[in-house]
Amino acid sequence: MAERKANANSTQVAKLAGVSQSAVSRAFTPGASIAESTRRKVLQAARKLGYQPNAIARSLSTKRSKMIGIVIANVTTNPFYPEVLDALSRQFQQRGQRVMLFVVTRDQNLDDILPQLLEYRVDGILLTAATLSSAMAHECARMGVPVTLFNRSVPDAHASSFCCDNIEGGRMAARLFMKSGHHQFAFVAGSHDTSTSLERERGFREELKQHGLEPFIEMGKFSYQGAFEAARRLMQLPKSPDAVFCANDIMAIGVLDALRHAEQKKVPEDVSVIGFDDIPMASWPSYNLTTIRQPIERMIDSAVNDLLDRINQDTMYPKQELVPGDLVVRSSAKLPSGLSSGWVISTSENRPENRNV
Amino acid sequence: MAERKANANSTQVAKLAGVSQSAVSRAFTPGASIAESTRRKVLQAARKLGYQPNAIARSLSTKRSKMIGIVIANVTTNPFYPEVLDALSRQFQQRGQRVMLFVVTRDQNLDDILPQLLEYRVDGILLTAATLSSAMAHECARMGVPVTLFNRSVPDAHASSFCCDNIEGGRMAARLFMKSGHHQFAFVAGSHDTSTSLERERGFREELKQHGLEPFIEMGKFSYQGAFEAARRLMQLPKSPDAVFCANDIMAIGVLDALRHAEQKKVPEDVSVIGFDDIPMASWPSYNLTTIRQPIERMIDSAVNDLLDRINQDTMYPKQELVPGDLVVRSSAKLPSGLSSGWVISTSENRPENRNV
DNA sequence: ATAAATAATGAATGCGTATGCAAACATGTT
DNA sequence: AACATGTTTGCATACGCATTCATTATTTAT
Repeated sequence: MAERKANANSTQVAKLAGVSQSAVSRAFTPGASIAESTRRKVLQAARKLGYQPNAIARSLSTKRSKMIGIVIANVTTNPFYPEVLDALSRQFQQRGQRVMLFVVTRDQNLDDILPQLLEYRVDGILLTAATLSSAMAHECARMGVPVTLFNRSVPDAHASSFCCDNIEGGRMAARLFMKSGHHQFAFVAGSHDTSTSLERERGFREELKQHGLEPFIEMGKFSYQGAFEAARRLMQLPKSPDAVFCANDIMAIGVLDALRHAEQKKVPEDVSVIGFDDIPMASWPSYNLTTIRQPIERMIDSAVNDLLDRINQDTMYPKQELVPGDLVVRSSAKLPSGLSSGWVISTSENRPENRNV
Repeated sequence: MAERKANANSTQVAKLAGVSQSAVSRAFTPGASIAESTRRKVLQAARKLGYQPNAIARSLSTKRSKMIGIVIANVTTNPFYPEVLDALSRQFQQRGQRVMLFVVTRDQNLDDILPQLLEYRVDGILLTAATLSSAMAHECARMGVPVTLFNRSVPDAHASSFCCDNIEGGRMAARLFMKSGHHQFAFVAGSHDTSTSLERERGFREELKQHGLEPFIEMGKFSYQGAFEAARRLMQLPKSPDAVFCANDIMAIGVLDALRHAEQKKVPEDVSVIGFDDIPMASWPSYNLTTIRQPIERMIDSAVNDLLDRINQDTMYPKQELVPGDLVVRSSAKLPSGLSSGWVISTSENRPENRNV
């Protein structure tokens, strides 16, 4: 083990500037009581010594690390999550918080991960595409560390949760399919233990049921490959579906590719496909995917605000928020009369899509 | 500002266990000199109080934070980087290091970011898809913090660098094109200030030049959209190219989509396309992209090892390593006689591709 | 000019852990 | 029984900064 070089500390700077260590600390603390003249002296001495405040020591002293723990899964399998991570990281960065990152697999147990975050005394924890055991939720609560879930509904009243309205999203898909005269419906699920997949399925089912219809269900394992195979299985059915709703876009794209390249089906003439998320690829000309858009920016803003607010005033209660998604109409699903491709249908208003690509 | 709840500390545990604070510390330090019996007493008391060692305090005391700073760009625009991030994060995690993450834009100046990492006294810094000013390189060296670049060549002898052999990659693309009888060549660049793009271009050019040939160059801005437009411009040329090499896969895919959907070209009959990276999408049936594969895992292993080694023994010098890429032959480029789709051509051996999808 | 209020300063202490050192203890040897 | 060796233990201190409190310098009001 090599020795770490000794960097200048506040005491050395103080000595050089001819002031006390307290003064050095104040010079680097915005809003502290210090004369402009001495601040300048301090900063000059600091520059000369190449001094930089030690955030570790500050954290120990203030009992705030200014770090947020982020746990994320599916980063490589679903382009939606890199987008989420990017937005989260920027937001926190901009609001003066550093990010301690853990990339996990969907099935990985967080009970090994969260203690590592708590050990570093992160100020808050944001989980996305990952679920929280209720034991761990209690543990975090006991340590006074607020937890916010993104894109997972909450298993415990100790945590906040920010989700797209998945049930309504599933309904929207079902309604669009029915309006444009489809007959056989299918849902490609992500997994059977994820709230996103379950809720989207539930909305889809419920809406169909009101018309006496019921979808086939196939498992797509939340992956391109899994959905590709699911689509092939669906097409083997005696009454193969002409309307396939997928629990997310990456699976919808797998289904599209299977239909076109392995099953010689035309989309949307033979089969219509709807996805969920509106990842960037959904708007590529090869796919032109009709999908339910999750308003990432808005959801992230809310989630970040909630977490930071709860960090700063621990009187606040956790909150559960449901953000409505928008139906983005492109050309992977047959259009009902009166609707045209390129429109975004939201609960409040309809408007033309205006995006690059 | 809310007060952070006071968690149990080692002194309280010590009191309850009837030992000294040192003993508690030792109980949690692997390899420390402590009797098994007292360790058990301590652990029991710790459990009773819900005690967890404070990593911040430990870092202050040991002068090692056990944190690695990772700076990454292009997370949302190029699927290659989520893969890199995933692999890096897992590797460090597995080797007992936490990750402090900064997501930046390609053009963002790191001179604002690195000080934030240094402030937290990270043990090492790994930059990917980002370049290091030589002032910052010196700053890190002065603080004794080793820096490793991933996928960028090194601007300064103070940092290590791990890259794919981009020049040779460019050469491989040129050779494949020439062997299969193309006549007009083009290169879709990423940017004019990135070593990856420049080096791939250089290899491609040099190999062509040996046969008296010269490629058109178009700027694809390292994005699907940019490359889409670049392809359209290329097809407007009087002698439009029949062989397009792209600085990365995501641009190659943009080019493919433009050729097929906007220019009514057949790939590879009318135009051949080669990419770089071998992202998962490259093997999707819609694209089937011939490309130069970067051996991510091997490169990451080397980079991580190098960084951790330099953290543990600061006698070590930075290292520059060039890892050869493999030509993955699929069907977006015409095949020369004797080569068939589904083969991987590497410097040492040729073998059939064996991947899921 | 003087009292009153305000701003700026430094000394001292605490944050929670690791570790060098010397003392205490256990074990084995002669 | 005396000694040498090795293992455990606790004391005291250091890590680098923030912050309280008492003190002193400065400004403002009268």
